Amino acid sequence: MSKNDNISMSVIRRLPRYYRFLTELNEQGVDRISSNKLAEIMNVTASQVRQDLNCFGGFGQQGYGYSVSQLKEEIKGILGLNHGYQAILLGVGNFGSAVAKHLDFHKLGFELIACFDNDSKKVGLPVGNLTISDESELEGFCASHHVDTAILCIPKENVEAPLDRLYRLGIKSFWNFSHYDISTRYHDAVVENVHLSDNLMTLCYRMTNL
Amino acid sequence: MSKNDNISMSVIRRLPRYYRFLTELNEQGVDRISSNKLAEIMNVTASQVRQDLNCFGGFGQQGYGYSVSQLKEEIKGILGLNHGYQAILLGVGNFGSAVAKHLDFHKLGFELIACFDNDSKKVGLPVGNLTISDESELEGFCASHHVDTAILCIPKENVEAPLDRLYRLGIKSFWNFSHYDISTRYHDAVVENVHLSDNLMTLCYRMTNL
DNA sequence: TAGATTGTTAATCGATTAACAATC
DNA sequence: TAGATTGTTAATCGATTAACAATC
Repeated sequence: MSKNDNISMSVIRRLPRYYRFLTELNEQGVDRISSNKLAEIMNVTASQVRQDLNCFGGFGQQGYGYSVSQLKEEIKGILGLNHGYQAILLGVGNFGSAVAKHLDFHKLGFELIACFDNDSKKVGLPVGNLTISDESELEGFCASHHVDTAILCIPKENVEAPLDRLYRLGIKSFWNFSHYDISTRYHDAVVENVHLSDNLMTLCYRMTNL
Repeated sequence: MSKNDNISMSVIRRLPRYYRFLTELNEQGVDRISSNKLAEIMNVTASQVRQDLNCFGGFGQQGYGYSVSQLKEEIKGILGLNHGYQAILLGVGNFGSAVAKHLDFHKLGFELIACFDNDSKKVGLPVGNLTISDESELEGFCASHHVDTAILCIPKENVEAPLDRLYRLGIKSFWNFSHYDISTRYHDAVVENVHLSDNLMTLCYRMTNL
């Protein structure tokens, strides 16, 4: 991670895609690839591939191209996927439980270590191989466990109170499925938002204005 | 929708957010707002607000600002949220069922009219107020129902076959939760991708490279 | 009318693409 | 060495911001 200062978000958001394609090529047994060929597969320009990769270092070799497995590992390191950041999830509704059960956190740089809900009927029930805890136990849990990230799967209206508690507990990294605007409240928080309904409205726009 | 030719995707992807904020302001009983105030609330520049809105028409009034309710309705129309596009969902796993149950399709311009799965153990079970159909009934269903959009909640490996069938049935609009690259296969398809794992990896990057 | 605020043009900034010299 | 392909600089393109004249 030599020269990774002020990399633009445009580049950062492309990294996971590079990682996916390289992982696949690697599994297919491809061991070298040129920026041209990779660009073709990914439907982008070769220029962009080379520019993007060069933000992080000279991983290629002139006249040869890039080693697939090496490049894949480099990007894995750049993304920080071996960190195993400790995550907790709040709000075990439809989406919360789908996120908890479906995603392979380990491959994505995280470990899901607890799920919380404020509905006493849900407390004690299983989600995947975890058991739902009561939201009131948040402080106790964080006293005995290191928590890096909170995944918020609760509706906008109910976010503020638990968010404030999480922030006070020192948690400043959020994967946010709600429409609550975390960054506006806490400027130093790292937030990735998943706005499914915005995405679906965009599809609606594009269908309507073809 | 007067001058909506080649609006950039940057602008389009901001529309749902304007719509959300305006809906909220409207519910709060605010009836007029200036680009300055709206920009402040939304944490963007007033210039951007005015530029964005003016892609679609002059909705404001000099010296006064914008009528909240009118602007909200304009954007609703621009997004096409009253169309009620007929959607079907394929793959009723963790995510598929969360999407089917959790989202308020009606408010987002769609109606979810059927869910399909290829797992015979799931066929016949309820999801929300629908019943899971067998994927083999796709053609029959589409013969008797108009379908605008398919929501794909199936893993990458299993997408291609049903995608080809859907395309042959005339469906060219997709909300894609898989990593399968639909646009590369069908250039005329309208596709919105939800790549949760890419999003989580981006969070990982940002935590790692603070 | 005077004040406010838009609509729109012009200036800036950033991101993408093209080109090519460096080099394996 | 000759051919290929990178790393990197320069050119282009697009998006954002600033400025201000138009106008309610």
